[in-house]
Parts: sequence; structure tokens; C-alpha cells
Amino acid sequence: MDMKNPKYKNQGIHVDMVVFTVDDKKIKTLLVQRGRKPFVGEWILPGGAVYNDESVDFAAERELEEKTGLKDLYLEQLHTFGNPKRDPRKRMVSVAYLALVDKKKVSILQKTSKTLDAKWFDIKKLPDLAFDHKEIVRLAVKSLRKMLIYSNIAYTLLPCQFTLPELQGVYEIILGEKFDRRNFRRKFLNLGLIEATGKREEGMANRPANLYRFKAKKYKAVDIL
Amino acid sequence: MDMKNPKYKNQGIHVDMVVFTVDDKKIKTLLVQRGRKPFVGEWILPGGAVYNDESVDFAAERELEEKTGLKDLYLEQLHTFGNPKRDPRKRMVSVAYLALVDKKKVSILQKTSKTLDAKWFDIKKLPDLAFDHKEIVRLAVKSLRKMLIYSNIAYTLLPCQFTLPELQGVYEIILGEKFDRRNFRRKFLNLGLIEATGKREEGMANRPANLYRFKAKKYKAVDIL
DNA sequence: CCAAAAGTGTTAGCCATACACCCATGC
DNA sequence: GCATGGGTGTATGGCTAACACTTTTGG
Repeated sequence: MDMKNPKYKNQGIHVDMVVFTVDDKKIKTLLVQRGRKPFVGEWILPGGAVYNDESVDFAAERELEEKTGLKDLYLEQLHTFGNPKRDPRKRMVSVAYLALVDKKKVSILQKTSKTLDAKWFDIKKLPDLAFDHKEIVRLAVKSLRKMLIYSNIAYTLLPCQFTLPELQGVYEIILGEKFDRRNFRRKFLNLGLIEATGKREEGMANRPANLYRFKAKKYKAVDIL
Repeated sequence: MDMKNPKYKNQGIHVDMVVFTVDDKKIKTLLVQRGRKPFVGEWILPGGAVYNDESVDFAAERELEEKTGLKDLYLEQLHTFGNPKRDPRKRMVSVAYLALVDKKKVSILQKTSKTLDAKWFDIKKLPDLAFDHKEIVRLAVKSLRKMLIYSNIAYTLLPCQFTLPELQGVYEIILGEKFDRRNFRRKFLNLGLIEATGKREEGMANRPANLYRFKAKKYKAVDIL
């Protein structure tokens, strides 16, 4: 490959993160408000340029922490968007990532030096997004639904200890479908992914639910439904 | 984003294609022999640089045709490889694609002006590959197996008309597993993805097999196994 | 005692699996 | 007629899906 060829010059690589959480019976995603041209003031996915000396995966982690303060969350490459017109300034390829986080961590969106104004949005009520970011979110939702059905990824969306109704809620909210409580419970317990902690919920004005935990907090392909 | 920042300068975008076919009871992939430094003479995946004015997906099609003469085949984005050291020359991000082709088209590897010396290799007997291409092939095989189980993608690997034993062969070869003929047949016919053409195989020294075709030649997510 | 949400068991139908013999063709 | 590979049916066990009442807690 000829480095000087103008056909290839001045290309840029970007990462964009779609961070999802389930909160208040909605799927929510984190958006930040853009401070620079073009699209000043519009909402965009958190993300930024990949540096020359870091891997693209690392850039995703770094940018997410710099722009939102979130770190150590589940992060997976989703798709690469490469339309030459997607950024009006220059050829910019964006590697999109899907990130999942438990709603308990949602509140600790601390500000760092580079943190922008970040806000969680119900994915059914997204504002207009700059660039092709709406398309990226759409693909991320599709992927999230598949992952939920074909893996144990729900562990990333729940606290260490959770109740079966909470787990079922995550499935119902994301898939937009109701499940029979008895069948859901039996199915999930038979899969062997979770175990009872022996503890129970407290302080509810009703019968307290048993608490469970995932045996392994690591991605595993499993047919759930 | 600051265009002049040396942190981002001189990045390159590449596409690499893993083309699979099933032939002679093996999964085979197409490799080309590298003509330039570095790694002269080593085998690599077909691919090349993305031009500024084309989409990454289009670059994949273009490069595949230029380097191998193959066109109009099933092509799907697989993963983006972004280790900063993966290319010793400069920061080069590679978007890997998975391509699938029916073995009947394998023979018509016509040479075009830019066509390199291309050859099909049994994936169990690959030569050393330059860059991180072996890792890319490994990931592609994993993805192929998943796709076969969770979609109708087998249509891309078979001619228009095919016999059920041929179809079963594709599954057995790719998944490395034997299936019961009667159960496989019943399962696949019940899925409603294929239909009998009414024709039969000819010229075999045994009972001729019925020919089937896929009702739709378009990717569809379906749980097959 | 009332409201709210959690927990529990059974049945019926469907699907997956395992398994062995006959059929059509070319030579 | 024989060798080769293709086509077919049945029985069993396990999983899925549908369904309603009882339990525990706080107020």
C-alpha cells in the first residue's frame, strides 16, 4: 500500500458507545451534548477519536470514562460504520460499541475534567441525534435483544444480588413481551446460571422476594428463551 | 476533533475478507500471495485499503473482486481489528468481512488485471499468515458456525438446487458433527425454509436424490438446531 | 384485615432423539 | 444381482406453555 496515495490520505478512526441500562421500566441510553462544530448543542453518543498508539478497544474504554466517568463496564464491539458522508468534515470511520451497566451505577455519573453534560434517555423518546447516531442506537437495541436471548448477558444489567421478578423485568422491558412468572422462574433456575443467596429483600409492603446471584459474571453463550 | 493533532494523524483503514466455501468435505478459505513489502511472498487474506470516497462495505466488495475476481457473493461485516501494532508500517485498522460462496463458483476464479495468485486452503491446513490474519480466520470460523445454527445462511454455500444429503453435509462439515439423516430431514423440512423442486439428481450410481431449493435467498434469523 | 407482590404444581401437546429397513439406480 | 447411497416411520422422554390459588409482609 502506497502511503502517499491521496485516495487514502487523511482518514480518521472514531469510537462511539451506546451505553444501555434498564431503569424505571425503560431501556435508557446515555447521550452527551456536543460542544463543538459541527452540530453544536445536539445530542450525540459518547465517543471520540482513537489515538495512534492505542487499540480501538482501549480507546472505547478511555473515551467512555473521559466523557461520562463510567468505567469497568461490559463493553463489546458492535459494528463499524463506514459511510464516507457520515461525518461532513472528513472521512471518519466509526467503530460502535455496546456497553451495558446496572442501574445502580447510573447515579454515580461523576464529572471528570473532560466530562460533558451527560443524560440518560428513554430509547423510545430519543432527541434528534447528530451524524448517523440514531442508526447506531437502532442497531445496538437489536443486538441487545439478541444477546439477551442467546447469552447470560443479563448479569451486566443487574446488581450483584437481585430478585427473580427483577430479572424477569429486565427481559420483559428489553424484549417488550410479558412472560409467565412460573415458567420464567423454572426455565432460568434449570439453566443453572443463577443461585439463591439465601437472603431476601427487605422493607417492601408485601411478601419479600428471595435474592439470587449469577454464578459466573462472564459472557457465556446460552439459549435462554 | 482537532484534525491537526498528531495523536490522530496518518491513520489508515483496510478491509480484509475471509471467503469460505465448502468443497471436498472441507471448509476452505481463499488466500492470496502478497507481492509487496512487508511479508513478500507470504499468504494473506484478500483485502486492501479503503478509499476516501467509498463506504467501507463497498470497499470490501471492490477489493474482493479486484484481488480474486469474485463478485456478488454474500458479504457481511465481521469485526474490526484495531491493535496499533497489527501492521508494522503505520496505524492501520482493519474491518474484517465474512464472505460465503457456493463451491460451484469456486472454479471460476478468473484473473483480472489486479488479481493476485489466489488459492483455496483447507482451514485445517492453513499456511502461516501475515499480520493478524490467522486470528481473523479463527473468528470468522466461529462466526460461520453460529450463523449456520441461527440462520438460513446455508443458502449461500449451496447451488440453487441441492439435495438434502448435500445440505446435511454442509452442516456436518462446518460444525464437525454427524446428524441423523431422518431427524435432520424432518427438522429442515418443518422449518419451511426449503421446498422440493420436483426434480432429481441424475447420473449417480445409486438411487437419485430429490432436489430442493431455498424459498428465500435472503438472510433470515432462524434457530435451526 | 386489606393491599400488594411473591411463590408454587400440574397437565397436555409438541419437539427432539434414537433407531433399522426398503428403494432406485448404474454397472 | 450387487453395491451405493437415498428415502422413510415410530416410540420415548423431555421441554414448553397454559393456567389459579396461597403466602408473606406493611400499613
